[in-house]
Amino acid sequence: MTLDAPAYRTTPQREAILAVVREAGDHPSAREIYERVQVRRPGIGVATVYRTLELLAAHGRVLALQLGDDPIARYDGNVADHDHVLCEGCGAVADVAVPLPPQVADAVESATGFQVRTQEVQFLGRCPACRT
Amino acid sequence: MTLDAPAYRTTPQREAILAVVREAGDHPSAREIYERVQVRRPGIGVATVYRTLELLAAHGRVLALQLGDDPIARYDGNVADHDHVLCEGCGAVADVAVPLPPQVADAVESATGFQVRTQEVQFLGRCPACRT
DNA sequence: GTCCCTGCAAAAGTTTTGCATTGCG
DNA sequence: CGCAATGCAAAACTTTTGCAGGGAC
Repeated sequence: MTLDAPAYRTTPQREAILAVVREAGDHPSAREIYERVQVRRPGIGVATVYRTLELLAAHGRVLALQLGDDPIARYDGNVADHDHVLCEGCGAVADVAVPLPPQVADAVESATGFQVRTQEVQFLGRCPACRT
Repeated sequence: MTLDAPAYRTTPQREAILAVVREAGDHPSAREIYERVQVRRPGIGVATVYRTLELLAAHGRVLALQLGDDPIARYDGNVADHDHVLCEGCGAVADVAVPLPPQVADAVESATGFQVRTQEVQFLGRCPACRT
């Protein structure tokens, strides 16, 4: 049993969408992904993009994110464990790895009774260009 | 000069909305706040609720939150510095304080060049009732 | 009287859903 | 061939905006 075999049907649309997310340097929204994928496969529908992103996220091929106060979902092709830094000036987003010590999750568990599976940190500040 | 004087006009609608958010034990959405505030002040409009929540959040009277993958904004009357634990089973949310050591922000700054102003941690797991 | 606030309604934007057709496996 | 996936369009929601009326100061 291979670990990386997709448990879903592979189609040209899905491959194109996954490629777009993986090649994106920023953290594109569904609409941005929809627009970019038109270059590869003109005619692809918005619904397909949304359904595929949900599928890929459920299978851990991409990360679905809500960044800051922005209500729009964003997607990240980097599925390694990492966190995000947001610029309050221009909206830029950078990936950053912040390995919290396991004691932090332990403290949360004993304080709340929740069993913690994972965590994500979001930092808010100003990017180099916006520090004036 | 008092520090806690509101820099905006106090109206019955705004007082009612702030009271609803403060008394809420959960983390209600704008629609839920709209529904709950009808009990106090029937006839209040949705737009007023949205505008007031934005105002209160801008003045630090309430916290605006995006929790997990949920695109809907939620509001928290607890404005003390704290984080959140989300139940992946039932959607329950609990407040929890996780004071990260300042070295963490320093590490992010040197890794990304961003100047970090604040941060929020979200933990994902299962609440006591959903641990089966 | 002036200006801000409110409520209503419409608009804007994101995401979901229904359905006939297509095409992967 | 069977059935899941697609594309289109409409629907469902959340949130924002325009505007006339009303109230606070």
